[in-house]
Parts: sequence; structure tokens; C-alpha cells
Amino acid sequence: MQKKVRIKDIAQKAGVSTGTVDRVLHSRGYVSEKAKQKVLDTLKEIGYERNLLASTLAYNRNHRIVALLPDYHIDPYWEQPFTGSQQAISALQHYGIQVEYIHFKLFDPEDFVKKAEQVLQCPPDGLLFPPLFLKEGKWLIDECEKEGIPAVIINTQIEGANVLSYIGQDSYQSGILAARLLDFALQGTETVMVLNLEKSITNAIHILEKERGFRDYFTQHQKQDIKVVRYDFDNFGEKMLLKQFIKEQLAMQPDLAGVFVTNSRAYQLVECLPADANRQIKIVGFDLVLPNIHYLNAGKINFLVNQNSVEQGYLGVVTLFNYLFLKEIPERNQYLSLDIVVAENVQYYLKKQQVLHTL
Amino acid sequence: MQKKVRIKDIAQKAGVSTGTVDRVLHSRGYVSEKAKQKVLDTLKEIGYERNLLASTLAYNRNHRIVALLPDYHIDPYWEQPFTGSQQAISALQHYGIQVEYIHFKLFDPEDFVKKAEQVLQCPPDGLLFPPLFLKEGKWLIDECEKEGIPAVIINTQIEGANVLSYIGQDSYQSGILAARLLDFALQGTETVMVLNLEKSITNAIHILEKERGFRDYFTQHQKQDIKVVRYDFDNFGEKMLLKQFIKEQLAMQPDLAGVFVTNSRAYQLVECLPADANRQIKIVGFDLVLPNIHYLNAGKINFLVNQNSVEQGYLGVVTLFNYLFLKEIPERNQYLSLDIVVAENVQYYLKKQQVLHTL
DNA sequence: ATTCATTGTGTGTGCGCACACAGCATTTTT
DNA sequence: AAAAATGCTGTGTGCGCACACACAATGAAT
Repeated sequence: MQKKVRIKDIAQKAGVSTGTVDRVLHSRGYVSEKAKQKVLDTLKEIGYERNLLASTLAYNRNHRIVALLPDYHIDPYWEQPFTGSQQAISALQHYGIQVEYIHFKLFDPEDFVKKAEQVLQCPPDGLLFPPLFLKEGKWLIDECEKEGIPAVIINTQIEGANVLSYIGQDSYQSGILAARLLDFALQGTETVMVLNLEKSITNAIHILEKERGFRDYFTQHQKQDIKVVRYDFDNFGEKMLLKQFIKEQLAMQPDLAGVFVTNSRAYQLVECLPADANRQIKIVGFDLVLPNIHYLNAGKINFLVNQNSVEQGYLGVVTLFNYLFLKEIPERNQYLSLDIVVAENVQYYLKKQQVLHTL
Repeated sequence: MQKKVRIKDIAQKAGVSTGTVDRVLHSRGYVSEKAKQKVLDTLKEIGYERNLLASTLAYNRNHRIVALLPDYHIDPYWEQPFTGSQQAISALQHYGIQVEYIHFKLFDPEDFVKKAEQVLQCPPDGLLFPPLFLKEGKWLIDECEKEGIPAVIINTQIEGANVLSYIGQDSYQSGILAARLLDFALQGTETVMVLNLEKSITNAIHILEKERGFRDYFTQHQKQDIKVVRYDFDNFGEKMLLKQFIKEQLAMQPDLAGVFVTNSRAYQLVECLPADANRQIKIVGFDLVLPNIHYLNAGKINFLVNQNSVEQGYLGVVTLFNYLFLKEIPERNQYLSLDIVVAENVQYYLKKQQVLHTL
């Protein structure tokens, strides 16, 4: 059992005072070249490692992080990053980190900008948000850079954006995976559909990337006989309209064998599918939101890809903490795992969402 | 930004000294009923929460945990819990927790007992081990109970054993999942094999549980036409013998469509399969050890079920820490998720094994 | 009344670190 | 030459807590 090396030990061994060691460690200056060398030598010799607890205690500082997230009353999906960030807080609160939430209206770029400006009025030490709207997202990233606020973006990746880190899925790869999963159920010569239940697709790169991966899978595996069609429908809030829309598509694609719903709204498709159609049509969707899980267990959704949105919130806060506190530069892109969820293993992922990290 | 409540604040508000508050908080006695009530009231009123950092610093205690694990030079699988525990240490070292490793020979119950006795000679504050051998495992659990050493078992669940917690997979459920995965590739009326490449099966309940789950899946889904056969082979170290054995089985089961390898040795099956047979035979195995991953990417293994053995080590240490340090009673069974791993998502799980938890 | 155990209470110290400040030795300026 | 500025160094204090200790106050026993 080797005792921990303290600043005091270093000082003693180097024949200087603790103050001098401290000045060397923090590069505060006011140290003679000779003393500095002695300290650095002994540091190398017996390998000091600072006590994070004592250090934190003595620093006695608070870091304020703002999480700018969509209001999760509109879409249950957004409760997950929120939950994750909360879990991170409970693990980090002792270290003097506090998170403030500001919610904006989903599908409403103007509200996003309004809330963002509100944040910028009183600049936090770190900012966490999903750049759902391409233009407005880029704007906020630029603003953060100007103000020197470290920003972490989640959910939607923006190539070339100068942020501290992106945390989320690799959209392209998730499209490939979705194709792989549908492929399990295909016979060889059918039609599959990419269904975007989303508003203003062209502004949402991550959705387009999913489609690209999905198509590439079939190309790369020489499955040219599989026909891939794509449909966008943005008025998914109106159940009757969606029902009507799906009915039309089914008529147009008689040998439709599978549907890839590119976001967490696979349950809406299920609810609007004619009762007799569900048996033949395989469905792959995203995310463990409650209605999806329900249909997964009922056998109406075949696969869900879990993009770990809870962990996005968690890691987002932890990343900012590590940066602000330990001065640790995170990886530029932190891709979270794409879990394949079926009825036989869904229980574990649900549990994880509640517990996640014990520490 | 609400300031943190300190003991001092409580003391002031209650009109007593910090010492008295301290005595109340730790139930040390020597406090008059009147003072105690005053303190408890103010505690309730302004909600004190102890500062974990300062508390840890002041306690100035060390907890010694021993991890009794199989030597991972014999089987690469056991490197994973080891890695996990290491990650936990690096996150917890500041809190004064130290882990000592003792390795025993896999497949050697006597060596296990020998090393266990060595551990008991100098009882640690917590013990972590996989009870691979039923009899000897139970013995060690009893010894720990006698000595009052909190024990956490991983990998192999022992029903009714009086330990702090079990961390690992739900073996039965993993058998069900394996069956589900093979079923994706089956046509309807074939033979599937449960292959145990393991020594002394009867002593390894978790392997038997996997088989039970596997069989139950086909029963529950009315797939009576699927024939399930089981073979045990314990001399898997000898490649020639295994090759011979497999050749015989293939001859006996001409319409064999899938094999479920119940542990991390699926790669050994692949290496001993005749070159022409691999195309028709689907393989489901366990664990992300390197040779398995290689064959997964090469398309020779169809699915791997990841039982998060890295996380077993991690959670094992964290659980003991939480218990020793925060006096937190863990759940009796902590089942880790069963991840479905295919070539299209394997990369993420590999990465996780290296990074795991940032904090 | 004096001793003594017993119950209660406040103060003081240290955990390891960050940082302020005072003190001394040089050098630079007037 | 004296005064001021500067470079370098050690000591001291506080972060919030746990725990040791000294010191009342109270009552019981001598």
C-alpha cells in the first residue's frame, strides 16, 4: 500500500516550501530556475498526482452550464437527454457544477433563436444543445465561439462546426444498420420504404444521412433487386391524414416488405397501418420511447435502434465538466453505440435509462 | 444559484455548535433531547446535504478491495472484467479505494480455493469474484459471510447465495435471445445445435440456464419443427480433436442450420468447421473477444451477444465502493444488458470497452 | 462538602490543496 | 546613498467535514 504523494512530500524532497511547488505546478511564475528544476525533477522521480477532492474543495468555484433543449411535452423523445443530464448532475453536484435548463419549442426556429439570445445575455460557462435547425444552429455555434463559450452539440451533427464536441449517433452508420436489420426479414426481391415523419427534411442533415446509409447498404451487398423508395410526410400530427397517406402508399407499392422510419415516430406508422397489413410489413424504427416499446413487445415493430439519447445528455454534461474542470479536451466526435433492440432484450435498455451511472 | 448548506449553517440556525450537529448527523450520542430536536428540525427545514468531497477528505480512510479473477492469459475473456475494474479504480482512486488482484487458474478449483484462502488470511474490506465452480464458490461465499466481508459475484449467478450483489447477465434470457437471433436465419424446419465448449458442464449452472432459455424460445413460439440438439465437448484445447468431433456431428445432423455456442469460444468452432459448411450454418456466440470479432467481420459468425463483461468488472468495483463508502445497499441482482452485435455496429462496443466511463 | 463518574457542549486540529500575503534579497531608480 | 521596485520564497488561512479533546454542568457517592 503505497501512500499518496502530497505537495508537502514533494516540497520536502526538493528542499523547498509547498508554496514553491504550488507555483511550479500552476505555472504561476516567481520561481527561480534552480528551484523550478529541483521541483520538476522530484516530480518526475516520485510521480505526484493531485488529489482531485482536496483540489476541488480548495478551488471553491462554481461552473454554470446551460442546457438548451426542446420542450419534451411536445415530443417524448426529448425527455431522454434531459434525464441523462440530470443523472450527470447528481453525480457531479459535489464538484460545484450546476445546470440550468431552457426549453424551446420543437419545430420552431424562431423560438430557438429567442431562447438562445436569452442564454447569451448571461453567458454560461458551457452550453449544451441540439442544433436541430441548420441555419439557426450554425448561428448559435458562431455566437458561442465569439463569446468564448464552450459548446457541446448533441443529436444532430454539423460538419465543420467549431464546437467542443459532438455527441450522438453516426447517422450514416445507423442507416446501414437499419438496412441490415430489415434485410434479415427480406426474401430477396421486395420493396422497402424510407419514411420520414419529419418537418422540413432538407434542413435536417442527419435524416438525409440515414437514408444515404440505408441505400448504400443494399448497393454494397449487391442487393439490386431490393427497391428502395422514400416518402416524406410532415403532417404526422394529424392521424387521419397520415392514415390516408399510408393507404395510398400501400396501394402504390403492392410488394412493400419493410419500412424504415427514420426517427422515433415508428409508433405513429403502426397506429395508422391497416390491421391486415402489419403482418407482412416489417418495421425498423428508432428510440425507446414508450409507444415504440409497446409495439415492439406486441410484435408490431420488429427492431428498434437505440441511439442512447439518455446517454447523450449524460455525456454532454460530463464532457463539459471534464473540460471546464479537468481541462480535458474531449474527442471531436463522440459516437454513441447503436443498440439493436428486440422484444427479448428491451428490458435491459429500459432499466439502463433509469439507473445509468451509479456514480 | 442557491448556496450550499454547511454544517456551520445548520449549527448557527439551530443555536448550537457544529460539534453538536455533527453528533446528531452521525448518531454519536451525547446530545440532549432538546438540542437533538432543534438540530433535526432545522435539518428538515433547510435540507442539509453533506459535501462528499470534504467528507471523504476528512475521513482519510482507505478501503481495500480484492478482485479474485481467473488468469486472463489462459482465456482472453477474463481480460475484460479486469479492464473494467481498472477503469473503476481510475475513477475512484481519489476516494481512497484500492484494488488488489489475485489470479487463479481457470478450470482449476483447487487453485481457486488456494488463492481464496490466501485472500482470507488478510481479509479485505470487499471481495469481487466469479464463482465459476459451484461447490468452491459457495464455500467462499460462506467464508465471506462468516468473516463479514461484503462479496460481489460476477459472471455466474448462484441462486440463494448470500452476497451483496450479483452482477452479470441473466443466463436464461440470453439463451432466449440467442434463439431469437438464430430464428431470424431459419427457414422453419431445421436442426439447431447447442454447443458447449466447456469443462465440467454440470458444475456450471449458467451454461445450463442458457440452454434452457434457448429451448424454451422454440417451445413458446410454437416452433416444434425446429429440432434442438446439444453437444458438449471439453477438450476444445486440442484443435485436431475438435475438428474431428465437429466432422462427426455434421455427418450425424445433415440438416443442421445453426449453432449456438454458449460461451466466448465461437471462434474455435469457426476454425474447426470444414470450409464448405460455414455458408449454410449460422452461428451465434457470446462476447467481443478479438478472434470472435474477426470472424464476425468476416461474415463467419452471424451474431455475437455482448454480455458486457467489461462492465461487470466496472460495476463490481463501483458497487463495493458505494456500499463501503456511501453505505448504499445495491440491488441483489444487477443484470447487464444483452447487446446484439453484428458487423454493422461492433465498432461502438469495442470503443466502449476502451473508454467506458469518462468520470 | 468534597470527590467522582456521567452527560452534554464548544473549540481545535488535520485532511490536501489554492491562493493571499508577508518577508527577505536583489536590482533599479532617484 | 537612500528609496523604490522587483524577484523569489516561506508561512498562513480557508474550503467543509470528522473527530479528539477540553471543559462545563449535573447529579451520585463518599
